[in-house]
Amino acid sequence: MTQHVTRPPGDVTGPTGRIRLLLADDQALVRGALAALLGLEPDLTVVAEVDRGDEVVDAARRTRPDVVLMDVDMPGADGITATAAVRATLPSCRVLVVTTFGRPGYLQRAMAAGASGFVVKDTPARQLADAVRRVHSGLRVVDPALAAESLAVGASPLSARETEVLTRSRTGGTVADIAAELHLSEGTVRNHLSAAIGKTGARTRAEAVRIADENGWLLA
Amino acid sequence: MTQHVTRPPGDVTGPTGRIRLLLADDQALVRGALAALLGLEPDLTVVAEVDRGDEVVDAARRTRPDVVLMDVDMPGADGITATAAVRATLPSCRVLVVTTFGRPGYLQRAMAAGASGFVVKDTPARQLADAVRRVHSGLRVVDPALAAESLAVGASPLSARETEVLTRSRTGGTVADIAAELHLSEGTVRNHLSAAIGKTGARTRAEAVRIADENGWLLA
DNA sequence: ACGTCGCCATGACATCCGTCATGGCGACGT
DNA sequence: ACGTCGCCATGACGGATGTCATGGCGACGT
Repeated sequence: MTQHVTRPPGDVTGPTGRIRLLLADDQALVRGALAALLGLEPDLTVVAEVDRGDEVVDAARRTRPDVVLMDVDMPGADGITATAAVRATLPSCRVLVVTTFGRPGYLQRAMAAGASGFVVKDTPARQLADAVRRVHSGLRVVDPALAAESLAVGASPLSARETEVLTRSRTGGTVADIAAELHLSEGTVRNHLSAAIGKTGARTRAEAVRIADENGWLLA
Repeated sequence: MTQHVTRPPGDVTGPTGRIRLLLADDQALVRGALAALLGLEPDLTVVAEVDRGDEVVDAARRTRPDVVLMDVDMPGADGITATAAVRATLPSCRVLVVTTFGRPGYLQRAMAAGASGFVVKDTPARQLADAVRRVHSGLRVVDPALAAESLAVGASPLSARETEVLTRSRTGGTVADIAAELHLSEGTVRNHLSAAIGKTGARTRAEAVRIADENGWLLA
């Protein structure tokens, strides 16, 4: 009896009016849980799920979703590049990035890649469906606090080489290791590291790595 | 049967037969999503949710759950210590740890703290309800692959001081910083770090931090 | 054409770091 | 009582690291 949900008029049988969703997240449990959560909404329907970044475009081409819920940390390809790929091949498909870490650099790069929204997994569950609806209707959805922090931090001050060198040093390798990987002189590597340390305001290489990582300035 | 549960065999109305759940996870979105997922099961009911480790015991004392779904990474207190606290105050309450990272040390410490199960968020969503039921019935639920890796890696070879020093160096501070924080001599800190580097098989301090972190040997 | 900037490189210097030997202290198990 | 082990400390040594000055190269905008 109560199953008769009040739905926009004109839609009696088919899923015509439903917003079609694609979930991209590498953790099967949260993916399934999000599907269950969003499946409770009468105007939403999950049409596909993937666990790798490089499978998003294929799945989207097959199932034609209206909105993609995109995680950032995924194998195959990170959510930022996957977002760019989706926007390039399916311009009518919106992307809502849902990520664990509210790194300012993630937000900046996601919006630059064409995402329509950016929410962190700290947000209340009931707001997610509304965020999906707003994104689908053409609006942009951005966490206000994160947007402010993103503006305050600004873009990455690191050059391409500096970020690359700093990213490699994340695994704990020595200068000689990095120089060998990048086919550079050891002195050059030390110079780039010194510049990165100065720009980040750090006093150690490890500290520079941490700061850059927290700001989302490092690559995958 | 050893179970002295005095429950009416054919109850149809009240929630008497339902397994009462408490969700502990700092990410509101996945918490709500898990609640939606588990709420679909007719024999499960979520009676409380918390987002901090130091609120689990209070909530459990009020709502008397049968099973606690416990995340590891939480503010206030990590899931391991929260598990120990729950087991100490409410022995009849089982704990199922649900974590993002399948670190061997996490599994070992969780089981030592009295957890009845340990699953990673990579597992399929449909298996979660079964895991809850098994834990509730007194069985242990452990990811087989993770259990094997945990046995292969073994316990942490680091002493208490070594793990403490290594944990502090995670933020990228210098030897002088760590020595000041711990009221130690710089030489002593270097000795502990050297020992930690040797035991982990690393060749750098940063590498030792990474290895120990991946194995779950570091503190919160 | 010129200045600016990023990138690569070299060399030198002060400092920090990792290693080792050595010794003292207390806790623990046999 | 003795040996073992963890913990703290000191001192010394070689190597790694961070900083700086200097220079050359190509791309870019004015």
